[in-house]
Amino acid sequence: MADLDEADDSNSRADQAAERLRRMLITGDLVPGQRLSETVVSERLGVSRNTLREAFRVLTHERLLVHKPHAGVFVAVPSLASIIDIYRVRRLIECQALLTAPARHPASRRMRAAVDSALASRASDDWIAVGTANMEFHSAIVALADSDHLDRLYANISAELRLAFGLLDDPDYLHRPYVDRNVAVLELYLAGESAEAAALLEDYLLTSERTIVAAYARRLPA
Amino acid sequence: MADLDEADDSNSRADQAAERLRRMLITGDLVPGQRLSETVVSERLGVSRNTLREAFRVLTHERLLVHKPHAGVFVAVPSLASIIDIYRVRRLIECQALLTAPARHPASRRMRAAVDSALASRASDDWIAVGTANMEFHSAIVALADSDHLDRLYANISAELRLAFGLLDDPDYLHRPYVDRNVAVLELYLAGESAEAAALLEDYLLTSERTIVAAYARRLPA
DNA sequence: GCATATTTGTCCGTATGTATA
DNA sequence: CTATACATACGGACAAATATG
Repeated sequence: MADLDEADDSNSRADQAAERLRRMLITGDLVPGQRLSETVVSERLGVSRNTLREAFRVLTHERLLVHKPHAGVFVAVPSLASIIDIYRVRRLIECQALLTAPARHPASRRMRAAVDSALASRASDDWIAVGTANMEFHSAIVALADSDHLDRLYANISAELRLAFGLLDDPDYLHRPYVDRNVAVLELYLAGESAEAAALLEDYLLTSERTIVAAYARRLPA
Repeated sequence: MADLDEADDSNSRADQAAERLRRMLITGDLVPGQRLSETVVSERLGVSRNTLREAFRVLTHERLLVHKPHAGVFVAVPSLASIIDIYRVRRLIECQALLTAPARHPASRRMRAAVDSALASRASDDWIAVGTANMEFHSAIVALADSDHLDRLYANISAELRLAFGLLDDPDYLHRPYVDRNVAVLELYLAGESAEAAALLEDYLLTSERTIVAAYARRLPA
């Protein structure tokens, strides 16, 4: 046979459609709560309805879409409980990964590259680039745990969180204060002070959660 | 509107088909590596090919099936790396959940019920019931973290692990030694000795992993 | 190594039931 | 409350690719 398993997003039309929808979701091209008609989306993406339904299945499984029986699929609206849950998971996984990571793990290079990118983007006031660099930094932290399952979980969580960010305006102040903290976390880890790095990261995530929750409550008083 | 969102496994035929396949997978009715023909499975489940393909998408996304383009879907054969990864995730999540759980968490009732069930099943030498009770015990531990995301991740991991167990014969000795350990872990947690409970659980998971890995290497020398 | 047969990938048409205007 | 629109599910069809002899 001599096959190597999987590049999971293969070149099937359903996978392509799912990937395109995923991009539209995290870039805010599709807004939370919006209904996605099978016919119009299938025509828009140039795939059949059957193929689109396969894509809908996986995105629903990723919690990016919600499925109301006989009423269609809608872009998920992240609940406050879901946001709190996400931060709970982030604290548990990221801090533990940082705490128990061996020194000079390959993923530390990704962390370094991410903070460098964030610093450069901040210098040019490109806040959305800062945001993606920040997310890459945290993804690299998770990679310290050397676990495919955790990497995949974190990818899902990140996408869901970006959906929540889409509910807020002014996404810049969601990332601005944390660039310097990322630098500090990285330096502590590289210096072998894992415990201090993890403690700083936990405090970091707690304040970040507070900021988001407050902004969320401000936007949606209902 | 007055809708409440989601029971995720709705009553759609695709979800029903996925659930039936999921059961066949964890009960060993479908063996790892086996190819699943679209036509024969769709006839067997009484659904159309298009509907079955939606179910395949979901199960593939859960890593229970693997998809080879233009060659069909196969029951996943858990790799040694995957098993090691699963135990890494279990140690990280379960120990942390146990360590940081508040006293008298509602899920502790589930833990108690699971150990009682395991003890009863062991008394009657029903080892598969012991196995399911053990899994329920660990699932309850994860529930201590109060996180939907972690609960879902753990459900996936459990199913994947059962697939790996299917590769081994004599599944009894995989669960027999751990019933008493579960009791000890529960008692320590209920006594407020979370740190000791977590330490015992970690050692527990490490020896369990060693056992499985050894059995796995013994069965499949290739 | 090559030709063939089987299976997947994808689409369309259609019938039925459900939710919404 | 009726009617329309849409999701749900099915079966058939064809092209492309893989697997088999």
